[in-house]
Amino acid sequence: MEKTEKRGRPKTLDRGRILQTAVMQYWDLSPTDVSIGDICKLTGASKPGIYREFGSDDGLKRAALESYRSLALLPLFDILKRDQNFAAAKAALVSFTTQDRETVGLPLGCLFVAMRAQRDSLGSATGERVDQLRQEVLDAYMVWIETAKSKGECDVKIPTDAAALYFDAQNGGAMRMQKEGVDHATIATVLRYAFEAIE
Amino acid sequence: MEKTEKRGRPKTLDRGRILQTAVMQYWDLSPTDVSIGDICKLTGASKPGIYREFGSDDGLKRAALESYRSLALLPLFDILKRDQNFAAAKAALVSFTTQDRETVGLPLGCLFVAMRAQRDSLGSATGERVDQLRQEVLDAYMVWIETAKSKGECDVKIPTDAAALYFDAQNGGAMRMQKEGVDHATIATVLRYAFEAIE
DNA sequence: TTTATTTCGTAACTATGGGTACGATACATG
DNA sequence: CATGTATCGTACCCATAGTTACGAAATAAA
Repeated sequence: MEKTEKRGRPKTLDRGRILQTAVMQYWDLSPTDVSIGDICKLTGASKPGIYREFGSDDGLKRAALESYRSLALLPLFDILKRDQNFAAAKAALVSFTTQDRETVGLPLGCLFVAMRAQRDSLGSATGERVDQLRQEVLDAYMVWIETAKSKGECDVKIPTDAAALYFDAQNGGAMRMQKEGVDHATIATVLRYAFEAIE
Repeated sequence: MEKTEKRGRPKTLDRGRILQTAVMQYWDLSPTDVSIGDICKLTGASKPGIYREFGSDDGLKRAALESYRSLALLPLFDILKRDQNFAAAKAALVSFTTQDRETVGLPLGCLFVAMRAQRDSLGSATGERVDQLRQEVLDAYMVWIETAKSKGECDVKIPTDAAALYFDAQNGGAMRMQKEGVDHATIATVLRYAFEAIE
């Protein structure tokens, strides 16, 4: 493309690499158990380099969360928005949630779930983004449920907001079980029973 | 009772007060966000005093978890062991989980759930106790479910271990919603739908 | 009253982690 | 080749938190 030959010393810091490393570490170990220093050791970057790029620890976590959203949340939204019946969507949710992580090279559990659990220990930027994403997730579930209701595929008696919280809770529970070492098949069984409750 | 007139300087450190304060703080704020120094400020105890009594941060957390077990887990076991039909037990679980905390003066959420979420950030003694309690909880659910199955009140098709994980996950989800500010009524609704799935 | 014993609490020590001051470095431009 | 400019990274600062050394204090026994 364009080289944008700027003045000054050329940048060597690899933002993408740092972000990717941060996401994986936060995801695998927990966001509060990974320090800037850890990221430096893993990427070879210097602390001031990271601070120049992300501003603060909070800034890095917030950027990592944003990455995670594209990586793991958007696919969830896609399933909910897809034009398919309620049962098919629920089945897709189950297989998405219980997909094998090792072969894909992704950590167990869910970074977003972890961040929600530690919301108060996070910086303000990250914390507020967590709140936004939580609302975004609930909204996605609600739209999906409303659609299903209108098509007569979902019981209209259950309040939509309660149903959204319900599905979100099931997903969170599955992510936690995964992290605690429960096998995929059992998690899938649990999820199927949970999802059968709403129809 | 007996004075047990010992030699040496009489003990002034109030173990019970420290434990109670620790439980409440861990419960309300998260176990990893409360330092020994915080407990000292709140109780007036000195740091060496606490170390003499509990050995370490890990020791204090472990003792606090033990207190929490008596306070919040035993009542749960009582419900499960009570001689009542499956539906009645489920209703009791719902009202126990969604009981008003403010009037009782107890924090929202569940310390045990919080400790499980941070299991890897805890000391070895506390971490191992968390694992034991998790198994104890699952065992309690399993005995309860097996009993219900034998009385024909619960579908025998669902594997007992999956059902136990299911109920545990619902309870955990409810505790998390409570901590995130969802109102009691909505949580109760969610729980009722969840529990109806198993019968 | 002296000694043995037990607990008390101030004042440290150490490690970790977020954050930055600042001189060195590398490139474009004049 | 000198100058401006943007980035680099070593070495530091500072706050927090777990932990402990050690002398003072308080009581029972000798």
